[in-house]
Amino acid sequence: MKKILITSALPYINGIKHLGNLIGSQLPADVYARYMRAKGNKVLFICATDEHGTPAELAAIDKKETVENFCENMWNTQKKIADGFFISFDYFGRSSSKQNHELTQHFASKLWENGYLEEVNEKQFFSIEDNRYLPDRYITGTCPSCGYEKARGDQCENCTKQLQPTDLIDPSSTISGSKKLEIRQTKHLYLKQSKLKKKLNDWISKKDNWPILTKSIAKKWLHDEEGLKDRGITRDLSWGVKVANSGKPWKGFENKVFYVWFDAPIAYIAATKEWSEKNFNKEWKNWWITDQGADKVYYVQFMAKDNIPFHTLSFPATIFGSRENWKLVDYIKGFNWLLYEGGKFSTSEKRGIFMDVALKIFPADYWRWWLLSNAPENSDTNFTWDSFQNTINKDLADVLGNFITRVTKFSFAKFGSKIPSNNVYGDLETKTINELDKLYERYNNFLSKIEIRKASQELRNMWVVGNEYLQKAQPWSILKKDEDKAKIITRFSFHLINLYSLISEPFIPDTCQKIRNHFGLPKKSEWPEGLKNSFDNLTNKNDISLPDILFPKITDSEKEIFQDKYSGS
RNA sequence: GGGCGAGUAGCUCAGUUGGUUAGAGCAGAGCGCUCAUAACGCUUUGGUCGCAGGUUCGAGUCCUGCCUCGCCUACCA
Repeated sequence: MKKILITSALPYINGIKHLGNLIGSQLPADVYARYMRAKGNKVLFICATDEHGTPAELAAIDKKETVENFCENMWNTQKKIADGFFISFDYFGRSSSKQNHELTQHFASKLWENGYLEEVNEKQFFSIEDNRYLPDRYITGTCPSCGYEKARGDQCENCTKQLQPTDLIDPSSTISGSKKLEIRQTKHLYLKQSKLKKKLNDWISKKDNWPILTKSIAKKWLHDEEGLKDRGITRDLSWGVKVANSGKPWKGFENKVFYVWFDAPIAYIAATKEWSEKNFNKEWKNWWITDQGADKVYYVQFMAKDNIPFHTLSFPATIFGSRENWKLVDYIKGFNWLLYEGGKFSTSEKRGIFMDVALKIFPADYWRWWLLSNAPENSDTNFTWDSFQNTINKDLADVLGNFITRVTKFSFAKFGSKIPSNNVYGDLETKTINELDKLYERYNNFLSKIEIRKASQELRNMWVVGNEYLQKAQPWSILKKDEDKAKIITRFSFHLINLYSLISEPFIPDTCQKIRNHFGLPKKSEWPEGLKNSFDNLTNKNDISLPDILFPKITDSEKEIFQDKYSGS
């Protein structure tokens, strides 16, 4: 038994996330967590909302709520939606928790003590009408390079040129449109990542097995141009973790908070602490402090590619700089983007499928299956309604669902509501198990390496074996001359269904549970150690009820309606 | 501009350290079955492996150049 710590990137609080966010971290993390748990490992799966920063404040203003209330409500919403997708978090915390405030301040104090922070004076735009400092991207103006009138302060979207906000001609606040902007002098704390460059490089260089995507992004940032840059970790905002040193306000930083990117990763630790305190245990240290047991923990992070620099560099720099025994990540699984019908998901243009809508129109397992079997592991992946309809109807409805229906209806009609007890299996059953065992080994191998797409293919191949078996065994014609043999075939088919309901659980947990309920199978699911010895683990008491169709097909007209409805404004 | 990745069947992709006739799923065609959500099974048609050179007994795989596409480039999280 191993101890496995799993975190999925913190979803930002400013709204409901879309399918791309889901497949970029929470969903694959959930597959891994479920698999590792089923294998008998001790798993701790942690996530939290990322609540600080300008977008959160603006979203609250937009909803005419206080930012505290807004975050509270949105945390509830996001939690509920994650539950709706059967994401099996052990704890879903908040980056605004008391624990995170304390830990963030703790880390900052240590970094200061060890000389990894410095105070830097800089100039920043302040909007008088908005009464706030504006991040670069919240300033709009004319691009000095191409003349595009809606260039942002960080970059011109039209000509892709990198900009400073002061480069813009006729700048205005993106928030209010106000042109009453002034440049003010302000002071910020910088994390001196550059001093830790060698340490980070040595650490990353040893991670031979990390995905190319993860390593190449980290290396790029380390070695690009002048190398790893220092990074401002405070902001002129009110909502966030107050800048403090050893519990006392930091002189000159009374009206500032830490930058979300500083406090968000620390929230992995803080959320574990929340979990610990809610459960009245002190276990969080066993997961996070290496000389208190965490050295035996295998820690895996899941995230989309935008998050990779912060998890490979900034957060490890924070940990290294603290000179304390915090657990570092062992493996980072990064994902590319999910596209929607060839373009980007867009919150503002209402383009694409958002998690709440998704749950309203199709069951969670439909989405889980499509997203996981098409996970953007090697490149950006395109969601299309055609593909979704085709994949669900074929894989879930035809291959798996229909297999279950044909076995169940046959058995129910011929032998009543009990699974036949005859279990003297012959050559065909042996061959079938051997065939499945080969696929199963591959399946397990892919799951342990977190190769989600490939794992899903092997799982599907195992479903196909069920149909192949039935076709060869033909219980419907055997029944006419040898009822006993027909019962054996039927029982073996139920055995396969039982098997499927165990091993498919990481991908389609809801359906697996439904299957087990209908066929009187025990709730507790154990991951078979190999299939050759598990010919039959059904009891003679299994009472079946006829399930409704497990996977109703997606019709052409449904597809067309949704295609049209979510194509954007 | 720089960096990374990709280009393989109509579509989506797999191809381990270079090794016989390049694979899967979907889509197409034919046959079979009738338990089943007109579902399933079997067979089968599709490929100058982006282009041009090179190394090698042998290249989808290695090297060079080129073309096309995607992503990243630090204040969006």
